Amino acid sequence: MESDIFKALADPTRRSVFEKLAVGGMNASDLRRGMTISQPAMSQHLAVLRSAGLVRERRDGRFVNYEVDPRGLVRIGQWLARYRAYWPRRIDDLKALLKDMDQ
Amino acid sequence: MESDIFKALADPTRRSVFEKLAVGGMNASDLRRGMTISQPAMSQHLAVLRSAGLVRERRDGRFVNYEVDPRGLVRIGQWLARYRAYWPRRIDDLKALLKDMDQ
DNA sequence: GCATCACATAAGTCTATGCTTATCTGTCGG
DNA sequence: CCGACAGATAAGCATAGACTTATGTGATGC
Repeated sequence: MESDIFKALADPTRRSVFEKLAVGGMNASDLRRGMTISQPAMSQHLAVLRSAGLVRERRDGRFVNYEVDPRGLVRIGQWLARYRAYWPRRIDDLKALLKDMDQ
Repeated sequence: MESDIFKALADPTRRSVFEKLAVGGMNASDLRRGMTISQPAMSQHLAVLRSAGLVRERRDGRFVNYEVDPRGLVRIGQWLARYRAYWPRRIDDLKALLKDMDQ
């Protein structure tokens, strides 16, 4: 099931953590900088992202470096691909849809 | 934010409702066929999918016909596109990743 | 008009989840 | 060794979310 992935991304804090990691891998303490979030909370969020396959870790001494795991993104891509029949075929249709969306 | 979309898709019941609608638009009663789910529960799920922009409704007398709203899918596509840097560039890399994923 | 149908909404319950504080594990520098 | 640090885990709490039963709303057919 894709529940774990969508659940993981349903939380805004986790999405911004993921976004930070997309810029570049970093450890949990660095991730906390600029975010009002406790250390255990960050650790728990990272565990959720990891078990959803969105993020992976590389131990480095007493640090743990986190980075985006492409497999999570690919899983979303696969899910999305199942509904490509509903994707606007022509670029003009897509543009019209996007214009319609942001207002 | 994308919270509403990911929250909507985080529920397995809602994902299978969405999947049914992807095959073809239908009303709430038809959607219930084959699913062990009460009428109010279905109504509530459809409301969540609708306010996430994943589904739209067309009234038809006392029936309400639901169908996939492409705008929700496009929103996910836009979110995913932000991380295309992590998408495997070559088809062989993608294949290797997919093979790695399903075991 | 009125019973019925399709669906929405209200209100209550129970579980999941995100947070907290406290504590544990493991690594590093001196 | 040991104190400090990076991070994980435990336990408790408060809110969110998915369900239930009951009821409301509007369209339909007789």
